[in-house]
Amino acid sequence: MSRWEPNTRERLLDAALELFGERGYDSVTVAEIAERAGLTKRTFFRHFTDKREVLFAGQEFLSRVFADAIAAAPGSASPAAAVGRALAAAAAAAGFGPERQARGRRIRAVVADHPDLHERELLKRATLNAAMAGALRERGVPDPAAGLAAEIGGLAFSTAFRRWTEPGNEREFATLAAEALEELLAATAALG
Amino acid sequence: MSRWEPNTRERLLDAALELFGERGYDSVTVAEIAERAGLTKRTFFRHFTDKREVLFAGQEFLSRVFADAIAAAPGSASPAAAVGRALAAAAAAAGFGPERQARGRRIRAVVADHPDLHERELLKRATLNAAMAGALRERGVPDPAAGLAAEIGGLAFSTAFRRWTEPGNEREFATLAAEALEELLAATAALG
DNA sequence: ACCGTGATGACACCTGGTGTCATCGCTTAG
DNA sequence: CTAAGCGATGACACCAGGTGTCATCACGGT
Repeated sequence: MSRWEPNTRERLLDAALELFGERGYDSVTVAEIAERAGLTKRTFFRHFTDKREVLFAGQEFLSRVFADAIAAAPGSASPAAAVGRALAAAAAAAGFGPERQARGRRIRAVVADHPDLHERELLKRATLNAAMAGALRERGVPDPAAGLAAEIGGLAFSTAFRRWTEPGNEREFATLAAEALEELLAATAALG
Repeated sequence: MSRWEPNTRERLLDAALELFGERGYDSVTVAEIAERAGLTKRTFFRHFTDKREVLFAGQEFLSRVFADAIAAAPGSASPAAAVGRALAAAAAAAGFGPERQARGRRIRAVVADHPDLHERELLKRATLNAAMAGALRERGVPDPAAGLAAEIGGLAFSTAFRRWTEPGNEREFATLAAEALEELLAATAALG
């Protein structure tokens, strides 16, 4: 496949996580990350458009999973049910294994106290929401409801992800996601 | 008050809007913006932490208005009602006059086709949502509901703002905000 | 007339990010 | 077996966003 060391992006991510953990996000230079991965600053930017992006790569994949699952839901399913399907599909598809969990924790720790990264995280969530909303409209859900259902789905996903990466958590991501969605739907009744 | 030309921030914003309109966001240098306002690049960054921030200044004020209005709502008011109060208060306080409307249009036009600015807009909305959610929790709204109500309020606000700045709109912001919130609350019923 | 203060200017500096060309190793055609 | 082609990388120069630091300058108060 390639004559250089394989898994370039992953190596860059690991190098970045190490350095961020040691010295904090903005004390670390892109050149240093690349160097630790045995590469060059220029090459880093060939794989990630941004310094931030190294921590958020692969989210486009999730968007596709969500959208596909919503599109594949039976026509009779309510918006909430379709969103539930999407969450389940995401839990199944995007390997939420233990090693992903460890990485998730480290990423969250870095993102937590850094406004720039928090901002990027919001963008990723918005992208995901937009994908869900689009898929919902595609199946005939009218407009305020489609956006709202997508927003609730995004909220459920990030809540579940937060709980899943919380220290001491033992539960499965799929369970947490279903539970979070359930809670949110129940809360809609208490708004009026 | 000051011995230099007054309204520094506003002058910088106007200069920025002119230049962005002429040549697009990233073809314009901060130094150029400052120069057109009769200032220096260094001074620009004393007033705005960011190049983006010049287009989003004053949002912290809105957050305070929202939070205060929610806190001041009668104890008997439901979360949705409290959010409605906040929207009304915002419409009343943050002068949504015609000149703000013109500026809003120009800002939206620049933000529209710029990912960076869209990202910043998301951060501002998230900040506003967080302020609302905090104020709601303060008055005893439990946690999934507080976040959800805040999210709906934010959605209503941005929807109303979008419609308000749409070309040809004649309606008041307060009306649009109340209407958007109403639509969203009605949509919650159609999710299940 | 003097001094303190706050906003600004001047200037050097770092780093994120990009354009461009050379390099180098593998693959494939001849 | 050799040469051409290609894909990922390195090397290097360059720009612009953003910051630290010190000088300046006008005003208010003493």
